[in-house]
Amino acid sequence: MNKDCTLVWFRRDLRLDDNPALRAAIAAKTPVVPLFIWSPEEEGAWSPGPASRWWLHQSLEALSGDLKSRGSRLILRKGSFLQTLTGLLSDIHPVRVLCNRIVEPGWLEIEEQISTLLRAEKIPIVSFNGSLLAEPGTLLNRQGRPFQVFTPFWKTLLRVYLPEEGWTAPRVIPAPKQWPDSLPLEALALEPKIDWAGGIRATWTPGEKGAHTQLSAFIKKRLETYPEGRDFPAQSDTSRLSPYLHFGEISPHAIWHCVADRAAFHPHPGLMRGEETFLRQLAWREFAHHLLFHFPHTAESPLRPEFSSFPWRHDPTALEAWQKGLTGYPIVDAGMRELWRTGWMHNRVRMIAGSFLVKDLLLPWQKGAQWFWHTLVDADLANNTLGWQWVAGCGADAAPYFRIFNPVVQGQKFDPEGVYVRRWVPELAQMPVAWIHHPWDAPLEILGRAKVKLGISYPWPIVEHGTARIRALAGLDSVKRLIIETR
DNA sequence: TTTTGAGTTGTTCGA
DNA sequence: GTCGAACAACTCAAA
Repeated sequence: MNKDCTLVWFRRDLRLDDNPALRAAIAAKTPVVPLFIWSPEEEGAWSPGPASRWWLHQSLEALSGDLKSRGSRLILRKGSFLQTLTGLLSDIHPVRVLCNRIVEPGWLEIEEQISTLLRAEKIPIVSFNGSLLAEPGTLLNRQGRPFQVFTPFWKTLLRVYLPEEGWTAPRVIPAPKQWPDSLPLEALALEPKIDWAGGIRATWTPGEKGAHTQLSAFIKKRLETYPEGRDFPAQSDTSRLSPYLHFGEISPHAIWHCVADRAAFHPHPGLMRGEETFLRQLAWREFAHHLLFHFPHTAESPLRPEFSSFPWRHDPTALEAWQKGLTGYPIVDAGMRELWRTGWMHNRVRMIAGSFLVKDLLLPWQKGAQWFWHTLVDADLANNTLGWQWVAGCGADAAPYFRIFNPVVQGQKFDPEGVYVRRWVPELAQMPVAWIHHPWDAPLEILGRAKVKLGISYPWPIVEHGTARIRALAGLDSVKRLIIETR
């Protein structure tokens, strides 16, 4: 039975179009068995968090539906990758296993083990690059070393990257004579037992179709104003493609293609402004993955080793206030609540909230990274790591240590009318614009009219920014001294 | 080879 | 009120 089929192991590539593994399977002209294995234990500390699991559930449902409409199915299994695959091999005897690579330290190890196992069974496993514009390891500076500064990385990417022709999955995907058993999606228990996902559900449409709808709408309506608009969290000028990209529901090639096409840009003479700004963002994702590939320890520890001895504080109460959006700084709290409710936070606010945790509260960036991992639908190890190390100043191309965001100034600059704050911090909804980003300075009479009782309906600031800033600079001074001593 | 200048995302201070 | 300087150290490529 099924002696000549091709097993396509879906993981972080939950799409049919522009999927190199599926493409190769179709080209082999054999029946295709699409498979997904859920094994969170083996993914270790970085197995998907609750918000990501919710997203994954919807995405598997969508992928399953897309496969069905093409006469195929998605086989779902649960358990260790090795055992599940072994079990399946005796069942369907595929002639080859195809998948798309996940360039993350843990996954590369898993792939090694699987490869060894399959080699013993004389079944070739072939993996493809389906998630990155350029293969990690291929973009190096003149010394043959990985880039640690973004701009030279970007220039090199522009020079070497050729947009690939898109590939569309066929109407019918050849099915095996007999399908192996599959678990129902519910058996993976990806959705929360208590339904807290209402806000997320209302915000997102996971799946390949959702990704393309999102991309088209973004290109049509937002790309032109993107360079400025992307910084204002009350506006919807960002692409919101991050969760789709993380789960491979759309490929970066497809995005590049659509955006660059619009700029009539082939190969790479002048991009239009919006296009260039946006593709640079896509390249930041690329940069993050390449860095994690070259420096796999950075998901846990700082790239700049002198930061290992940074005098971080231990303060569970402050951490909890930050997580719940009760720091007393409206823009920070708005961001943290948007995150909790929708599984996503605007990028500008991620920087402000991140800076606040690390510099104002002096709590380790890893705590922030873990919380984001837990709550983001777009949680991505490479992007999360780069972002947090950037904001903490301990990574590649890091923010200078003296760049400490002032949450009031940032709020006034990027949410000038307080629309974003009012949306997510309703207890401040009636505060006049003049005080919305620093209610503690407002006269009692104003507070009273806005029905704000500081310390009761909305917290006093948990730290005073000016003092906290000086404390952070002092902490960073100790790192600086360490650099000088070890030189 | 050495030097030079620029580098995603900022703030504060003092003239 | 506005503006420039200062706030490190290091990476990378162009000159």
